[in-house]
Amino acid sequence: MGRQPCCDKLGVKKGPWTAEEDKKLINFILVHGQCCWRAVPKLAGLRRCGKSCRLRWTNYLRPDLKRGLLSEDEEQLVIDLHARLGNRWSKIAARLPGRTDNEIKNHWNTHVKKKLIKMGIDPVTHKPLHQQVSNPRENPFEANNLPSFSIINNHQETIAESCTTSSTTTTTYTENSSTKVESQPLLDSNKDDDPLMSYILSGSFLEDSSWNLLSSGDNYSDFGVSSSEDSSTWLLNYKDFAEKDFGLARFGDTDIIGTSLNDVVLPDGDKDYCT
DNA sequence: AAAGAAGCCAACCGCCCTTAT
DNA sequence: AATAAGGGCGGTTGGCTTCTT
Repeated sequence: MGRQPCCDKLGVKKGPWTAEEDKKLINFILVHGQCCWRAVPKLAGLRRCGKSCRLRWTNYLRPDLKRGLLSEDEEQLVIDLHARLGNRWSKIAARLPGRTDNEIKNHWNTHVKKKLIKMGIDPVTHKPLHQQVSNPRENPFEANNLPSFSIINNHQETIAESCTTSSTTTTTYTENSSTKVESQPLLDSNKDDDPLMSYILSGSFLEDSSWNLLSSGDNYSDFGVSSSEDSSTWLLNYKDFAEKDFGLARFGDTDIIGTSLNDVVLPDGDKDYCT
């Protein structure tokens, strides 16, 4: 009944990853691609939970990740997206090529939050702190005249006016009506029922040039490594990363990444995991 | 130079939805 | 249909680094 357990908790290592562990994980994924994470620790010779391997890969080892602080443009985009999506970091990260949800979440909590508060803006509601209670009908973005929210202003009519970011039921005042609207949280798990989410996640959102999400020439399809992607594509992307960060030479040869690929041996019974 | 405070971020935790059996 | 694991996600934590006194 059901599936086999992800990993036996006994003997599973926790805490920071060592260079050796990273090497093993990279080595394994380079050879076999991203397959069933449950099988990865065993096959790669790691005493880690599959979940831990997945996180390590997606948040740190992935070759297409950008490094360093978010640029001003990226930060601006995060703020704009957060105003619409709330704390749905994975959705926000999907719009920022090379950035992870964890990275964006951390950046938000450590930098952006404080910045917005300093500017007198509630980082949760994106409304001016001093106006939230006293004058809820006033357009918060016009009131502040903040460049940060120019994009939001332009689209207030385009998207549902009940756009809020609170995780609880929220009270929204529309611009043309004093009617108080009790709306369900935007963070409804079923995005198909959410017209705002549908719009944001639709192609038309990206095609709407006035959002100015990315400069011309950027390609969203470049982001991420789908499981179905030809492994050779991202394998090539890995070249610089592997050489710079791990001092790994002769990328592309049979003998890559320090230890020989022959070190990764798939038991017959386990080969089915990675098809 | 040392100690404590604050900042930062990688990694873990736990929940929820999906999917395999 | 029921059950249980897989996978994804957001929230939180803990330890390392940097700053301040």
